[in-house]
Amino acid sequence: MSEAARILPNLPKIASARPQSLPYEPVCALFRRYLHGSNLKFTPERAMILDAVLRQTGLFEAERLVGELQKLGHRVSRATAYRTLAHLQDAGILKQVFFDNKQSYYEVIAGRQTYDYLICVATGKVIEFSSDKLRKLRDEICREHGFEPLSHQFHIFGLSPESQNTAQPAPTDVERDPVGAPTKD
Amino acid sequence: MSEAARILPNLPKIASARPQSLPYEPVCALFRRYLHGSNLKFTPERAMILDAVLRQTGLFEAERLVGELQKLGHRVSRATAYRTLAHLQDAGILKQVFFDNKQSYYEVIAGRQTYDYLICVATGKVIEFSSDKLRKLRDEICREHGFEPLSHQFHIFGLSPESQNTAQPAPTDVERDPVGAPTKD
DNA sequence: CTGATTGCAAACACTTTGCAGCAGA
DNA sequence: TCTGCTGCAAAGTGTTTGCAATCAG
Repeated sequence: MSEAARILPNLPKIASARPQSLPYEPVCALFRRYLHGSNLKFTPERAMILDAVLRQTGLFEAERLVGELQKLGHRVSRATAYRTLAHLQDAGILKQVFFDNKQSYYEVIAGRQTYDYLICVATGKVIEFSSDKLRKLRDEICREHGFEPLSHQFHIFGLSPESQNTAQPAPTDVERDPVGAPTKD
Repeated sequence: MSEAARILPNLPKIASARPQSLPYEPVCALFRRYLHGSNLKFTPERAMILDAVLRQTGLFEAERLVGELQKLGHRVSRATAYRTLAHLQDAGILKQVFFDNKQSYYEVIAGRQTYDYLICVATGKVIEFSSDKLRKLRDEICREHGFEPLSHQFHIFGLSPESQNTAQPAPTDVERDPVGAPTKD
């Protein structure tokens, strides 16, 4: 039970307020340019995967991608999917996101702003948000350290509004050491 | 090569400015209180693991913990280490951190402020920092979403001062699509 | 005493990789 | 034609789990 607070429950249901999908053309052109510049080839498999990727709203996992492609009757192996996801990252189209130690999640970043996430440890629900203040703070922190930022990940784990109703922490879960608890943070 | 920008190189070398170690007594008491309250037992193995955990500075992996314990002649199985790490999280003593899809990292949070990280994608070096502004911004964002924050993770991936000298991006790495690149972020 | 704990080894799940045949450019 | 690409199945690896013996309270 208390496990829920530690490990993110399975596939997150993303609450997305972002545009449904992105125009395929420009991103595809970007990908082809990247492939060409790296002596790689633009194959039907890669095209299908990019297509499926752009159809995603919010975070998604490799598994979902493969599943959707198979459902469409397309025959793409896991290996190719993973290999292509890597290329898409190098091309600056995708960003890999780490929420848990089970699997990687991916987020499309090409041509759109990036998002950060609020993760409900009770329900596993993931809420996206985008904050300019955060980006500014990030740059400020980097400046202080002479660091050149390339990307970032900001995950807030907590309780969503819905899950807060259901009483305190949890029924069967013994009181979470109310005393001496670390500075909640 | 460009992989370096995607996957965090092995075990990070933490640049830590935090106090070397934490007094064992109070944290141990906290742990015992938690165990007692959950009908769990305080065993020698758990004591040794907690001890090793508190000896860590900055982030560490399960592997390192087991290694250090064995080096000290203590006989603790991986299974027990992982099981205890889970309990330590539930007790609010540890926080699990996700940097990559290879393994989990852990950070002691009991009685100290938490940290966030700057990760150099070129060298794998990890620099800790702590920011009140970030905590405030986090709370502000949560308030806007009716979310109750429990913990967070903020990772900034980029280039450390040292790695910036060595020319542009990388020698063999073809130009990273200068055109149409996503809003670096 | 009794239920929780431990170590071991097997199981797991996501991801990566070797290889032989296939196919962009 | 010359590389790079694909699928498959096997290998990898961090983490979890079943189980019988052991131990804390």
